[in-house]
Amino acid sequence: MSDPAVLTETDEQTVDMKDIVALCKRRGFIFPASDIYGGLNGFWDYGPLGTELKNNIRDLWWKSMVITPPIGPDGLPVEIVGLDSAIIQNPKAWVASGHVGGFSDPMVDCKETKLRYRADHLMVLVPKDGEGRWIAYQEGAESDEVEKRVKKLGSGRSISAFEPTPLMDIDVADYDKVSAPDTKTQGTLTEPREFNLMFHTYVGATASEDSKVYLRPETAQGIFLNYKNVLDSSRVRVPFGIAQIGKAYRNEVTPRNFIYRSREFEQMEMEWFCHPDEAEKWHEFWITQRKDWWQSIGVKEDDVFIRPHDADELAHYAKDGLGTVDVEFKFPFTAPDFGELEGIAHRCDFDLTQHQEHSGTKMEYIDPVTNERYIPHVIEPAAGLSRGVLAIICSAYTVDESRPSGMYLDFHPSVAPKKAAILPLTAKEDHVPLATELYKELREHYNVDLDIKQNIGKRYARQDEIGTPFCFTIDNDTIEDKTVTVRHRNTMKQERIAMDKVLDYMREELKKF
RNA sequence: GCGGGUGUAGCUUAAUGGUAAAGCCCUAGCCUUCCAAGCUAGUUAUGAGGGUUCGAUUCCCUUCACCCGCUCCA
Repeated sequence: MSDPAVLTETDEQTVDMKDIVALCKRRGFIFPASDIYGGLNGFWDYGPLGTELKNNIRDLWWKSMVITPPIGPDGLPVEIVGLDSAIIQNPKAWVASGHVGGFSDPMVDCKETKLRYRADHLMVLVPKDGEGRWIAYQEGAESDEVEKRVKKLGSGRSISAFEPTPLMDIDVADYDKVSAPDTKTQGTLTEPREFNLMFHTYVGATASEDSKVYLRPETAQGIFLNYKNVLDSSRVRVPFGIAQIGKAYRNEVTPRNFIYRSREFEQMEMEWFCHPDEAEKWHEFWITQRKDWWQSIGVKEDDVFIRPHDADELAHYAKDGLGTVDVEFKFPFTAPDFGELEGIAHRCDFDLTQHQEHSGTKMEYIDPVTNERYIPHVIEPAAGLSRGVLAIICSAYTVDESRPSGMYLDFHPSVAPKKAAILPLTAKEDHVPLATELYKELREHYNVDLDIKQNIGKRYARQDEIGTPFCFTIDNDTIEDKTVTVRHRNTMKQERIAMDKVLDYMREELKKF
């Protein structure tokens, strides 16, 4: 966790999520899904500008992974190939991955205390003589705490007069005898309810358990399923990576914080296959790479935090390995703490071994030089694209009371939905044809806006709100000497350049970032 | 899923058991030579469903969404 004491008050610029959500809707970044029907909890739609922003982040990730992957520790470019796997896979894949079964948690609620427990974490002391109340406690509770409860509720008997029994083994009909862990009242526990976080549907016309399939809760498994296909078809050699971007679905109990936790979201995952002895080296390598990448697209350095997972929060696949490190971002709703943006996990050989066992397909890699046979270890930088969009917007949101819009989005030009706006100073005279001419030239190279209507101040303000780095304005001087003014978003400063040099100018300016 | 809170136009705020009002925004026109200016006109709302009532945005019920706290987050 971050240390709030390190942050001074003046560092904290309080941006309210309400303002960000309102801006996103007003300017067409992000809308509630099926807005006209009142929305749907946990689902969001990306508007015209949000789609551009998301695509830009997505493309930059793909470029940094697949097109121009980084130079490895040995000075040579690393090798990563792309993949786009189906959202619905054979349900056996999710059994092997541990998502079916392990991913559904039966929960019980206490009607009196309103507390909720995992049913499989509750133990019940059942009186061996069948008399008196049954006493529930949480697995892992201190033994003297349990004894204290027995002394209080056990009618004078010692703990040996009871049989510790998992709640899951107890008939629901007997629940009225049970005192929940934080009350002495009996019968306050509800029936266990399943909270499987995977969406399911049925393949084919008839719905039956045999045809039940799941929407993927992560894109990673699609990569493991195709590990052998890729190996056999693309001449890659360990170490190498397979990258994939796509939607994933989780039926979250509580979608919260705008698009931060939604039920449909987009992931950018890369599985890096390497020799077990080299896993640590590559883990370190990718942690550094990933942090640098987020900063390269405009996430401010102070807002990013690298946090190793504590031992008790590690996922099942990471317990025996080097653990997981999160790249975290200081979201307005987590500040001064941070929230997960990307997890860089050492998954060991868990997934490939699981799929080998369940499918019967050999997942071994045979080193062509040494003939060593082994199942590669996997380092997984798994980033949230949806969360990335939110982080970029939050990071860019800059309050500036001195300008008409009251704020601007300080987007890095590489992610900005619009790289420039071309604005004729007035809608009359000869400004418009010249502006159109410039627009037609620039749109061949960049995503740019031509905006003619209303006075110039309103148009600058609008571009500030959507984070356009440059505005090129055509005025009477343009007609005479073919020059335009450049207005810079962050400084509002203006300079004058030749109209036929605008494209070169943009190229030079964008290089500076 | 539990508890609490909030739902009136794109935004901010009014009002009412009996025609829902305004400012900003937006759109069109005029005017404008650089930062939401001015003039004119215009579009847009009681989250949804049901009940009580002659009549409900207002009272009641249900539901949905959002916010906060639990819980959950492989």
